[in-house]
Amino acid sequence: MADERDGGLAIDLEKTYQPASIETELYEKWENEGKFKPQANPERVSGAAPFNSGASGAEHPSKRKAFTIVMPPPNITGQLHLGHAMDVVFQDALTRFHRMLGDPTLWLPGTDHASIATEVKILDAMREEGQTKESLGRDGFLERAWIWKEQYGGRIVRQLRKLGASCDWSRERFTLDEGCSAAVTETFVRLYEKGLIYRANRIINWCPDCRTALSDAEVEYEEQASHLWHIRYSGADGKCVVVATTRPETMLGDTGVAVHPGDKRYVDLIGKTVTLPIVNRELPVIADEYVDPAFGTGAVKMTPAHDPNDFEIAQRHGLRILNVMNDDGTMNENAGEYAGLPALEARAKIVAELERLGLLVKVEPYTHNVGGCYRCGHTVEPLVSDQWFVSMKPLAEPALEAVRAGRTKFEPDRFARTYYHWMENIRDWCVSRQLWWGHRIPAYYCGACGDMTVARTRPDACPKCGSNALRQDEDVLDTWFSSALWPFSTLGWPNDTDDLRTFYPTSVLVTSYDIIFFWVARMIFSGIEHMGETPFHTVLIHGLVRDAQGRKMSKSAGNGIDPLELIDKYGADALRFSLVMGVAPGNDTRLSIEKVEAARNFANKLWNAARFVRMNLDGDAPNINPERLDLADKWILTRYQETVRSATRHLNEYDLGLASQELYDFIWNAYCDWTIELSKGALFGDDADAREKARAVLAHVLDGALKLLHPFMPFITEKLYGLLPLPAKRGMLIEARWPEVDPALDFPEEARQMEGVIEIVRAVRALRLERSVSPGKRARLYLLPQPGWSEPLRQAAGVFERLAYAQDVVMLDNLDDAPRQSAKAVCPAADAILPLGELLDLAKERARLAKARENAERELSRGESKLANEGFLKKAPPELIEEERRKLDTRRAMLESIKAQEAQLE
RNA sequence: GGGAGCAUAGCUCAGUUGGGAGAGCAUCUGCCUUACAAGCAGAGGGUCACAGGUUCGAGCCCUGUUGUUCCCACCA
Repeated sequence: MADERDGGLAIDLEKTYQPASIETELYEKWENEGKFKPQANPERVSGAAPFNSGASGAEHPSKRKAFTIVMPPPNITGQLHLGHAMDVVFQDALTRFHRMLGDPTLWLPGTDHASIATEVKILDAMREEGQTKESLGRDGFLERAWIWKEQYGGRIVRQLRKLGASCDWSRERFTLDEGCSAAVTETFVRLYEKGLIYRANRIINWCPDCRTALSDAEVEYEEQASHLWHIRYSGADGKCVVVATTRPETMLGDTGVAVHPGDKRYVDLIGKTVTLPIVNRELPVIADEYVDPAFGTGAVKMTPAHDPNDFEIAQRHGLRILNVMNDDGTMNENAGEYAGLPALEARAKIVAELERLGLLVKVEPYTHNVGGCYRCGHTVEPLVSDQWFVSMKPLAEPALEAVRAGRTKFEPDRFARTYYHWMENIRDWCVSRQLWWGHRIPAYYCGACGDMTVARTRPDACPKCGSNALRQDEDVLDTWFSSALWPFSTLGWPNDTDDLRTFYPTSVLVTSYDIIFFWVARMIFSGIEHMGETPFHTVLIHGLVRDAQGRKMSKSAGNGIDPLELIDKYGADALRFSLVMGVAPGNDTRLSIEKVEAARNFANKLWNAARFVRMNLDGDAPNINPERLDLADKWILTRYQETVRSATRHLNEYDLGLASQELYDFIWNAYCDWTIELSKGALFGDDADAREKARAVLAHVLDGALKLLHPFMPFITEKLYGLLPLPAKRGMLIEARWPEVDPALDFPEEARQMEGVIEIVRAVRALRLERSVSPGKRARLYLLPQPGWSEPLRQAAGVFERLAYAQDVVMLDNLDDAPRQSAKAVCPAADAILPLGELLDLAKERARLAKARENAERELSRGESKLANEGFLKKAPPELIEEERRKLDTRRAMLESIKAQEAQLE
């Protein structure tokens, strides 16, 4: 690679962009020089640089609001996948954008201990080592777990660096570190003291494989084909009921039968009993509105210990709760002869027995939803157990209000509906887990008097009886309990810190829609409850990354693309760009190799454009002198202003898809295809002034383009910025200022004229190609300008010579002055005429003109009817009407030209 | 059962205050033109799912229909 310091013609850059070495080197430089740390804002906090020492805050404007993003912490067990990559691109682009705007900007990274997910993985590893939780014991297990964390915890963090994530690693946090743990304990105790956390014996979701309770959100339902078994329960006097069930084995835990109070079929059974087959237990028949008389037989067996609905009905009627299952999903001692059997085996035996007894009335095929554990997929058993719960209603209310009032906005806002629906129907949150890897619940039980104490630190003695036989609750908290505190626990809470005062509430929370319930909703109510303020003003939701066929990527399906491989092959910038360009907010996107290649090609295009500019800068970049600019210069400068405006707007509106798309178009289709090509005339010519001017324009626009593109493609833009002798350059691009619109370089009228020129150039190119004129062959170009166009076209003579293969340009006043045997194209600005007599096919020429005429006539009549429409004239905006009139004039003129040419052809 | 998204060129998708349909890839034609063949120039290709409505004007707003994807929900 060339020496950066020695700019100028002598140095050759690689012909194709080679990202690999450049990216690592630049990232280290950014990080080592502290570029990711927030720059102090002197007006906001008194005293010198309060966020970190060594930050040079003086250059930044005062009174800018801090811009903060907390990174959704990836699981320490995790490997980087494209979902992370998408997340990182959004966050990094916004972070870099705001940093360049001059906001004190903090992107705070960290990782999640991921209680259940990690414990599952550690257990797998232990199994291979021949160990179990029991053999290691709690302390031994935790020791093993921390070793695991040290081993793998850094992996994903290193991978995030490869993507170019410009987060402040000096503030990196871990949900199980000391500070976050203190926040968890503080939260738990406060909620307990307010009566918002309680312990109760309730029906919960139990994963027999992970052997822990789960919250409702952690259960994933899937439709399964099964059966509906109809079983006869006999009563006294020869009466009987038939109940229908999807889980016959749970009948061993039946403690009643319910019917609808108004159901005539069963009215005289209410209050009586029926006999539970096999077990021969008497079951009371109760009446409850819940029962739907139209479904099944209208009679429902009550199994309160193993069905949430039955549990609620049992509560209302005082039915006994009889647990017939063990923690591991086998039947327990209450199941009599079936004890010890896995549920499904017990089911088969019970069904067989019922059949033998003649009590199985019928079996119907039936599909229903079965819940599975979101981590291991094992079927979840509802069962009754002692657990800790967070009382949700009081917390949900203000959290709903905050979003309704717009203190937190979802982007796109349709996701607020998802949030409302969940929050409005929320049930209490089961937060205790029968796991070891996590935050242990700060509740202590007295071995002497049985009293329970909840405290920030372990009490020395039981506050009630003074005994020191205290035992801490064995359970840990749901991993999402600590995630919920992330926006403030990471900033130092419960301590009152500078960071907390400066960066809370944070600005934007970026995540995908599949995590709104687990995390976003819980952060919002936690932030309001503990900080008094919603934790972020915007929730930016993006979609999922799917494969080229639209399938969800997963390891098991084998269709997952490894982002690290893509980075190695195409570069981080290409991957980043391919994940955002043209993606609509909140929508899923498909990633294919072709897309990444297209982005890589774009990076290469930019690389070569910069290479060209650098070769022609001679080690300096002159400033623009507005006096000397020609039509084409004014056009590109104006297009550039437009790009600055719209890229800035789209970034402010979080629409990275549109912003990146526009930058792509501007750089490739405007700057490279027109400006660079045109600049060659001046650069290689003899006019020193023209050369100087071309350099100034090239440098000015490239400088801006690199800045605008930097949030999306940080590496290549930084590298090129370093290589180019650009005007007013100081330091690295990462700390450069975001471009602003410069009214002195805005030329809408000339830009419009240049568009007319471009149309002529395109038409001439098409005319030539149509006739297979060899590109090397130059020809005189005759132009018959429409009124008002002769001066701009005269000025653009160089453009035609350079890009339309014109030997020279001759302006005509009259079509009759044009050579007879010639090809003609009618453009809005002028008729373009090429003397290609010997190559002319008259029939083709006529056909072409006829087509053009039809087209022009159709357009003309459309415009005329529009302008004849009174409603349009009355209600349309005046500037639109004006434009319509202008277009009409143009079309009339073009039609005249076409007719004249046709006449001449005859 | 409730809610949401999507339906636009062969493919993947853009298109927000409603004002003459766009990109990338693919296809076809011609080019190694002194930054780039990961490139350049050009061409073809679309009743914007369907049916109504609002409006001077609808891909965009409203209603309904069809297809498709996803989320939520305790009907045994």
